[in-house]
Amino acid sequence: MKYGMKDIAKRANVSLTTVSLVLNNKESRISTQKKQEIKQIAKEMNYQPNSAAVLLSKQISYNIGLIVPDITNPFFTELTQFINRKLRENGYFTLFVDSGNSYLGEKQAIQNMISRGVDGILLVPSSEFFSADQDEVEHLFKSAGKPIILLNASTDMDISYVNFDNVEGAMMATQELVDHGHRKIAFIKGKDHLVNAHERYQGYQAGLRQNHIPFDQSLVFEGDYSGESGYQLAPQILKHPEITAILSSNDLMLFGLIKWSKEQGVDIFNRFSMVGFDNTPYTEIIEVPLTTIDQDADKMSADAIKMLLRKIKGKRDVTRQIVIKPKLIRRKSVKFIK
Amino acid sequence: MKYGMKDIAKRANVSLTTVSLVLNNKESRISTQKKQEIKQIAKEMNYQPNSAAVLLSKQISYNIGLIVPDITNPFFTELTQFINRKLRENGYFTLFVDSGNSYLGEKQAIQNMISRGVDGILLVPSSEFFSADQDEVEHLFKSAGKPIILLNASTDMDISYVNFDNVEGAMMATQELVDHGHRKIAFIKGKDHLVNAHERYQGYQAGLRQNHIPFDQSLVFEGDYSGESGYQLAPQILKHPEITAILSSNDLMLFGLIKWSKEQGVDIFNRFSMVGFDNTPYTEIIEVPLTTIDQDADKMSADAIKMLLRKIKGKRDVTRQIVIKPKLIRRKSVKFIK
DNA sequence: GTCAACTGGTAAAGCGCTTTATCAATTGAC
DNA sequence: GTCAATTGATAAAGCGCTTTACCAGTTGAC
Repeated sequence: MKYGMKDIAKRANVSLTTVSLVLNNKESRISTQKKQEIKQIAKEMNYQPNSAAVLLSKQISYNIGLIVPDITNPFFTELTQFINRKLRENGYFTLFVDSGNSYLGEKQAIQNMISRGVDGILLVPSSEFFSADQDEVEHLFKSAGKPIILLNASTDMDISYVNFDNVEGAMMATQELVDHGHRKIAFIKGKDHLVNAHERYQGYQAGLRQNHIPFDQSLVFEGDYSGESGYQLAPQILKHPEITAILSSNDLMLFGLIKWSKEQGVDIFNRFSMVGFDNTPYTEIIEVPLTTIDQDADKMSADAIKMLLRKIKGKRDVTRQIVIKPKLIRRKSVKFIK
Repeated sequence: MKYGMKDIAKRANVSLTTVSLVLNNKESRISTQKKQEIKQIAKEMNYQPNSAAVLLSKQISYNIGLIVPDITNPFFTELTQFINRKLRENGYFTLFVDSGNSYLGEKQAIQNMISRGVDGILLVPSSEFFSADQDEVEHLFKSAGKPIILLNASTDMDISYVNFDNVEGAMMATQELVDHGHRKIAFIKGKDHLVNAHERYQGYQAGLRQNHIPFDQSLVFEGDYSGESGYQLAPQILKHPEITAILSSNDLMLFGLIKWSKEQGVDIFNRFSMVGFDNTPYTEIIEVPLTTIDQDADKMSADAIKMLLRKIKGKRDVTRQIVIKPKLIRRKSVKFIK
């Protein structure tokens, strides 16, 4: 049986108001005697407030929405777990949704969440997000009426975000490869409209340029950040005998490539030097541990949460951007060219 | 700006009731003319119903809670993604929470969700769940007032669940190892109160017994299903020269072991035959692809969802249990003993 | 012309809680 | 003894929507 305030009030012989006041620890002149009593009864009856009703009257839910393109990507998994925990520490509850890497999914999630009364939203946008009509997106955000922050992405729109310096990251990765004598460096890119993917691509090109290595279009391959796409790309890449190193826009696509190689019996680690992106946990357990670009997801998340909570608390911050420097994690997958 | 039904009613010069009736496609005698008009206006005003209000009056939320011990475990990640998608296909929205592998987390999540008006809950219990006071658990479930189904777990309590046949799975795994000549088979177990973990342990013992191999307590090591615990256990296991094969209660702990070995430069794949549990995606990309027990998470989830939705729809099903047969996936990590 | 049946629509109560304005009883200052 | 201030508690309105009961006007059968 589910009890409400009314039941408690009846049992304690007081009014509904009194119960509400007491259970919410409101400033009031209820005698401590009654306070004790009411709290006691509430506990006994295992009272749980009906959030819908609370939300309806308070207009505050202590709920935050989190939208992620693909929970299966370990980078997002870690991020999700961290945010969940961090938010709980701050007294918030996380509504999580996997957008299925589609703008439609994101839009529905946002509308759903808003209509469920979240106080704010953390959005890790999919690649589709950036190819959506910009006016529509801005309208969606405005009409939400609650703060929405982009995570792991940048934008020209009037939206707050926290992101990594992807250009820098990709340049570092490229440099590392060049420093080991590689010149024919393949690049596995993500979809171009995903700003992060694009930036990494630019970083790769910049890295080449600063070493006076000519950019070669035939060495770049396009995936969609999924492991599956790396798997699909594998045969094409392997067809190029001149390639000695691979830089991938994320670890996951490299994993796909590795999976294909395992199946085909090709010794990919011997054939290529490789650098990934994201410093995903599994980089450490594969055959030769992967050199990768680390993006401190915890720091990014913490910053974003701080920013969001400030906005929720009504500090009328202007739109803000935070950009975090990535780190190169050297492991064993980059070798000097033979 | 956020508009409500009242605004629409005003604009359309009709009553609130009419708007509600129309927008919910209720059987009513509103002229098609007005229907059109109202829908049109609603669209223009970008109307989104306030779920809290709807929930409050309808008492149905089309929300399902999903609680998982550790989203970082790829087995749960896949499960979560699948459930999210499947539920959305059925018109439901998923409230997801990572319980942090603790009973407290689960309890809070359940209460939170109930108070948020979910229509039902899917719970993948942590190991702590089973060491909690049984009366309290039953009380928690009863007082929720909504159906809760256990996923990936069994119990004697009067609670519905869908689970795998863990004994069977562990027996198959053990048999596979024995068939390759192994007799000194280490077992990495999970916490005993986690029923699944216990069952796998029993399966291991049964597998040994049916091959007349004496059970040796010194060959069993206890972790907690996390990668980290496998990592911790590694040095102890490596100290046993007689061990030729390892059966782990899940893939993740094996990954931890592998990580440690990589760091220490020991060639673990050469030293041991290994079998995991869960058929996690990363089993395919590690140095030597892992033989493992596959548990069809999609099937389990689909069954659980079907069961839950039936209960929600008010079919007064009795408590039901579903047990799914696991499969052995042969890859390369089991070799004949030298 | 009358009355029943239908048509198109609305008023009002209720969902469970918060919050403000108000009330009755007591206290204390003079 | 009077009046203002204080104390302890409550009534009632409101949050945005659903739903039931009801109403006024029109038709049509006889």
